[in-house]
Amino acid sequence: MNASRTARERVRAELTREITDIARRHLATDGAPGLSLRAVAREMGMVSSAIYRYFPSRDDLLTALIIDGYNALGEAVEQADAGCPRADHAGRWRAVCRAVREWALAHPHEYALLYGSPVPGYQAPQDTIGPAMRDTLVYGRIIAEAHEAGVLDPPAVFPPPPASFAEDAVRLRAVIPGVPDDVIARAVMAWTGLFGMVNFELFGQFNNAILDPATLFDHNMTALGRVLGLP
Amino acid sequence: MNASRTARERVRAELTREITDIARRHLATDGAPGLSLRAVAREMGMVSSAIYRYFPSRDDLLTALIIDGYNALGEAVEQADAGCPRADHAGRWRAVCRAVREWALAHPHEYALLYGSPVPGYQAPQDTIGPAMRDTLVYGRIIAEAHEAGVLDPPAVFPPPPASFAEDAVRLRAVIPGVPDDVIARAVMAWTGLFGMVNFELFGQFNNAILDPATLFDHNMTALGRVLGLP
DNA sequence: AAAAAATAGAGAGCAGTGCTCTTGACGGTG
DNA sequence: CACCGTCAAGAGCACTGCTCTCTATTTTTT
Repeated sequence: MNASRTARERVRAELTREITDIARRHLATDGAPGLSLRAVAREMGMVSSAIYRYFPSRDDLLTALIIDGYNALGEAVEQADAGCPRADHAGRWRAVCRAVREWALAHPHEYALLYGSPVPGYQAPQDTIGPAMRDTLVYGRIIAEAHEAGVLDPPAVFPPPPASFAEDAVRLRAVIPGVPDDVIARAVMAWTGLFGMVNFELFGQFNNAILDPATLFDHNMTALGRVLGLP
Repeated sequence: MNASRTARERVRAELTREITDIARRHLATDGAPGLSLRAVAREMGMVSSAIYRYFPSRDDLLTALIIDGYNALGEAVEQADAGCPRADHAGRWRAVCRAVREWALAHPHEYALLYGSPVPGYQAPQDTIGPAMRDTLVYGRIIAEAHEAGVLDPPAVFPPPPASFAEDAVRLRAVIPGVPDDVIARAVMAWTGLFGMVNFELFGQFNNAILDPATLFDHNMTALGRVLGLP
C-alpha cells in the first residue's frame, strides 16, 4: 500500500536528487549564470520540458541549490566549532572564520550564490532563511557563551552605540542572547568584517595587491576577535 | 580635412556615448544579467548587428560600464573627502564611508557590477584597474596624512601582524605611504569592513534583522576609524 | 477487476538571447 | 571621378526559459 505509492515517489525523489546533483556540478564549473535547465535535462537523457515536472522554474532549482549551500556552509561551520574546546572562545571564533573562508574557496560559485550579488528578479523564499541562519547561530553562540562565562572583555575604545540602535539590538539579541547593545554592534562588525574579507578575496578585489591572503585573513580575524572582546 | 574626418568620428563618438547611456539605464533598472545588446539596439532604432560595430561583444559593453562605475564611485568619494577640513581625518574617513554607502544605495546594480560576484567567464581588462583604485587612493591618503600629522593612535589591543605579512605590506604601502605594517593590516580591515557592511545591506543579508542600517553603519564606521587609530 | 484520475515524459513551438556572415549603400580620400 | 573603408541591415545559427498538447503509465477509486 505504502510501498506501492512509494514506488513512484521514490523514483521521483531519486530523480529530483539527481537533478540537483547535476545542477550543482554545473554550478561549480560554469557558475550560476551558466546553469541551464536544458543542459541538465540533456545530461539526464531527458527532454527539456520534462524537468519542469520536478522544478517548475529555473529559480526553483536555484533555490534548492541555495538551501543546500547554506546547509553545507552551516555544517562546515558547526563542525569547525565542535572541534574546539568549548571554553576556548577565541579559538572557536578563529576556527569558524577559517571554516567559512575554506568552504568559500572550495565552492566559489556556490558561495557567490549565497553572498554575492542577488539575481535581480529573484526573491528568496521563506525556506531559505532557516538554513541561512545556521552559521550565524554558531557565531552568536560563541559570543553569548563567552559573555556568559565572563571572559568577554571588549576594549573600551569605541563610543557607545547610538540610542536608536537599541531597537535593532532587540531583534539581534535573539541570536546572541544576554549581551549588551555595545557587544551586538561589535558582533555585526565582526560578522560583516569576516564576510567582507572573504568576498574581497573571492571576488578579485585583492588581485595583485595581496598575494598571501590566508596570513592576513588569520591575523585580521584574530583582531576582530579582540574587537569582540575575546581573549 | 581634419573636420571631415572628424565628422565621422564625431557621430561615432556620439553613438557610442548614446549606447552606454542607454545601457546604463537598462543596467539600473534590470540589472547586469538583464542587459541585452539587442534591447539597447532596439531602443536606438538600430538593428542588433549594427551595435557590434561599436562594442564587439557584450563583455566590452560591460567593461565600459564598469569603468564608468568605478569613476563615478571614485568621484563621489573624492568629493566627500574634499568637503571636509583636511585636518579632520576621522571626519574625512566617516564622510568617505558614507559616500560609498550612499552611492551604492543610489546605484545598486552598478555597485553589484563592481563589488558583487564576478561574471564567470569575464576577465576584467587592464583598463579597469586604474579607475578601480580611485576610491582606494582616497582612503589611503587619509590614513597616510593622519599618520604624517602624528594623530594616528591605533589602540594597542591587537597582536602584531605576522612577519610573513611584510611582503604584502610592501605592495600595499604604495597606497598608504609611510605607515608601519600594523597600520596597513588595520587599513585592510577597515577597507573590507566598509564594503562588507555595504554588501550585506545591499545584498539582503540584513533583511528582517536590521531595520535601521544607516545608524549602525555610521556607528560601525566610526568604530573602524578608531581601529585605524583615527581620533 | 474495471473505471477514473493523477502523473510522467515527449515533442513542437514561442519569444528571446549573443554573435556571425553577407549584401548593399554611403562618405571621405587618392 | 573612382575607389576603398565604414556602416547599417538582414538572415541565420545555436542556445535559453517556458508553455502547451498529446500519449503512455501508474495510482487511486469504484
